Amino acid sequence: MKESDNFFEKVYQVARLIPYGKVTTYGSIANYLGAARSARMVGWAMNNSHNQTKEVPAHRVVNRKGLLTGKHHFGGTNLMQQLLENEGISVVENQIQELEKVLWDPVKELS
DNA sequence: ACCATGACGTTTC
DNA sequence: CGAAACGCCATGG
Repeated sequence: MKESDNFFEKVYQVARLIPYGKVTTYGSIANYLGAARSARMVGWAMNNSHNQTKEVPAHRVVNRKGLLTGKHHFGGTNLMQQLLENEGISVVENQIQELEKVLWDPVKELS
């Protein structure tokens, strides 16, 4: 691909760095990458994540509201929710509960 | 080259 | 406090 892949790769890398039972937001990742204005691109990268050879735990990446907006991209089922619940994360109506407790901010944690 | 869409976020009404 | 609009950046048609 291109050098720009570094951006995507960085997103994937951070996503894989998310500890078990923790989640992060697109904005946090984007901010960590210096693309705070490109939170959408982070989600876009996730869309391309399916093209990646490495498995990307995109199910641990949610929007600022903790809403599983991308669950639809996981197969259209509650797979994403199941994965999160499997990690001990409470998910109701595609929305993560106790988000503040399971929120893992790379900039804050890796700063 | 231009318009439309998108796994978001922030600001304004 | 709640909802709506705008802004950002990139990809697709």
